[in-house]
Amino acid sequence: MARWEPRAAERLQKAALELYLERGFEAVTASEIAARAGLARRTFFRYFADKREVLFAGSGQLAEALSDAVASADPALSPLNACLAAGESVGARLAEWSADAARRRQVIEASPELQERERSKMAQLTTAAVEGLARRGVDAERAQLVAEIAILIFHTAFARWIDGAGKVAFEDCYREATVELRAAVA
Amino acid sequence: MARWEPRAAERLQKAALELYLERGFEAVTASEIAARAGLARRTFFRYFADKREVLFAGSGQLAEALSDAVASADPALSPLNACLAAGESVGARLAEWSADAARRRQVIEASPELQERERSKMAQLTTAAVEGLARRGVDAERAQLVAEIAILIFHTAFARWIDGAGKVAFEDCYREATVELRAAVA
DNA sequence: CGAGTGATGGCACGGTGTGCCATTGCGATG
DNA sequence: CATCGCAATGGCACACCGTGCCATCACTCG
Repeated sequence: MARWEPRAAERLQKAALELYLERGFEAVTASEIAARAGLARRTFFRYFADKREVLFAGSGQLAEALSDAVASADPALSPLNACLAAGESVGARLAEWSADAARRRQVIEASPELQERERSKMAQLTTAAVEGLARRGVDAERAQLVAEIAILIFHTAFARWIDGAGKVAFEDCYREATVELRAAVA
Repeated sequence: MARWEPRAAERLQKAALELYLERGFEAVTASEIAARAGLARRTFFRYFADKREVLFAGSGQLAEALSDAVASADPALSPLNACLAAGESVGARLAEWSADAARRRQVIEASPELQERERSKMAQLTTAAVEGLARRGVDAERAQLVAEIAILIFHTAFARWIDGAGKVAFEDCYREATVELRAAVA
């Protein structure tokens, strides 16, 4: 099966996360990441469009999952509640999988450039939610607003869950954030 | 008063906006912007940290104004309402001033990189609102959530106002977005 | 007139991201 | 087995970015 050492992309991600942790994002070179992964600089840019993307692999699949979850949520739910339900289930799955979440977050928090990219990924999730809402027949303007609110909750909950260092369940963070939203708006 | 041609930064902004409109952000070089402004490339990077920043000058002052407006809003208002009131007044002042808003928005919408930067500027506004809320004694976690909601409204209203092409008042867009928020959450 | 000062220009450097082509290793086909 | 095809990889060159450093310019002040 494997012609060369397998899982090149995975190795690059691992190497990048390590180096970013050791020296900070800006002080790390694409060549260095590639070298640690046993690959050439040119190969790095085949797998990832730039130095930031290497930390956000798989976010496209997350967006797709969210879109589907929104579209297929209980038809009786309001647009916002459909998004919130979808966000909770998708986020819960994500929370199981990622043991690197805290280290990733640590790296991102130390770099404005990476924060910028993370916001783009959140925007991508918003777009996915909008798309899911469209499949429910929600009109575009309203969908945009609703999706933004839902992703705000999602992001808030995720951040708090990571800060909780495994002592709190993601779903609890999520519901707490939802309650706070409703209280703040009321 | 003026040693060289005055208002170098202003000239650079004008040249950049023109070129970005003509050829798109990515196809324009810092050297070209500087040349059109009658300056050297090196000078461009003295005024603006990178090619994106040239479109976002003055956003720092906006953030400061917002922070102050939040802090000095009617003490009887809830945190969210204080932010919303502050956002409306600051946004209204901004709406008067900027005739380039539509062209700027057109350029930004055509470039993912610029959208990324715009999100950073919105985040900066959020931080400013959080700071204003802190001066009101709102605790940090709640302030973050409330500020994000307020900036979401602000951004939505601004986008719709620009799309309205001068036919609608900013305040109307703002209030409409606020009503939709409350309806969506309820 | 000369010293001081702040804006500007020029230069060089390391890094980024990309197009292009050569090389490598493996499976499939005869 | 020979050889073709193919996809991953590597190497090279290039334009551009952003920055440190220093020289130059134009104006002010003593």
